[in-house]
Amino acid sequence: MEISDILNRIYTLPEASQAILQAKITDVKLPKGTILLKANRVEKSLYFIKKGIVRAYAYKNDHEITFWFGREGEAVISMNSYIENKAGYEDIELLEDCELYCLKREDIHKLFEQDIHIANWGRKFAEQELIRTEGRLISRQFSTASERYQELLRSNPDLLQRVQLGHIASYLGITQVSLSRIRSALPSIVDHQSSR
Amino acid sequence: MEISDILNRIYTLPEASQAILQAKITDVKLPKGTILLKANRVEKSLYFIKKGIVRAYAYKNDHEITFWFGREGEAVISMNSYIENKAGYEDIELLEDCELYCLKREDIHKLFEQDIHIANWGRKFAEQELIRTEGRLISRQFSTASERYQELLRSNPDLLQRVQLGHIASYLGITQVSLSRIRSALPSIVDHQSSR
DNA sequence: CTCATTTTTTATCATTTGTAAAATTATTTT
DNA sequence: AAAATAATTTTACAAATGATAAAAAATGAG
Repeated sequence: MEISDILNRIYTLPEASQAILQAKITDVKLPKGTILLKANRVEKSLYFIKKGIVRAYAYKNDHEITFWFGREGEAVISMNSYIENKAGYEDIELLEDCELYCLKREDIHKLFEQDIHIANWGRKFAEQELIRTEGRLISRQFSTASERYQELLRSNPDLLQRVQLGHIASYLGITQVSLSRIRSALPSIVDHQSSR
Repeated sequence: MEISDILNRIYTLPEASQAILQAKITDVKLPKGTILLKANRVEKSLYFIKKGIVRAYAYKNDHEITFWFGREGEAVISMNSYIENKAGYEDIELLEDCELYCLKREDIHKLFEQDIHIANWGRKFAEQELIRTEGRLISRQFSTASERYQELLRSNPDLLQRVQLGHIASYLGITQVSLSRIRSALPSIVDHQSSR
């Protein structure tokens, strides 16, 4: 997935602004298992995923809880770092070998002050993250774990082939044992028995 | 709470931009019980709360689920309407007689294209809503209902005097019976037995 | 392929949460 | 103040989820 597609999907920039923004972006390849962003650290960069899948997690009494998956086209950021320039609470781990686009927080923030189109790009970027985050919150409040599991499969059919069930269970807010029960109770029409 | 305070708390605007933005804002007083925003409707306006408290809710199998409380200084918006110009899924009800500041979506969006400071104000506005929404999601995933109840009381000590427990239980994602059990299990040091 | 390791499932029991109905308390109306 | 209504708590029972341990299955290294 090309960086121009990722940027323009958020908000279509005039050529000139697009060039200015893209000039600040560099390519990075990193292997599976890398901790891209670390908790309790002010992160200086944000990333967009060209290829690969990642997860954000934090700790609750010694065990990890995954609260976000990011994949091709999505932004990898510590909200606290990006928005408030403060230390974040999450680790972000690459679950596959990844190709990423890197952008420094400082650079993008300077551009926000200089270019109204980029400022509006930044606005739409935050707004879209907001819509998604609210959607996740609502889903969690209105749907059962089983419903959310099915919805997750529907919207990300390849997730099961790419991510361990333990991480998915944690993301859904249940134990792995509980997810296993949910899966066995589901009609086998749902594709969740596939190769793994 | 004055509109200039509310706007500047989000992002400090230069005098000129502030005047342009405030010129688009009108005052509204509406009584308790008013449904300010309605589900399945593209809302044309957003509001800021000068005085009063409101809740957002939607339906799940015939019963209401409250998923947000808004109070003095906060913005009342349908995210779907404001961001995507689409119908929202929530009703927003005034839980007290309210004084509000009203701003038309169309007006603010025109200003986003014309004034870089207002565009950055819009960016910060979305970013702050995003930080808060992510915080609520994380809280829901990492903390028990009891912990979240105590945190809610701590950060909003007057909530119990202003909002019914049934709405709070629904907001916490539990039944009113379950909240009642939580309350009775809590040390009475916590101020939740007060006048009601 | 075989062995070692990791991941997933199954089983059991304890705990929590939900549902429904009744009892209590608070608020509003007359 | 009394009655009516609304809100909250309590109780009893059912259903769902968690914790733990162990078995089964899948994956990866040599």
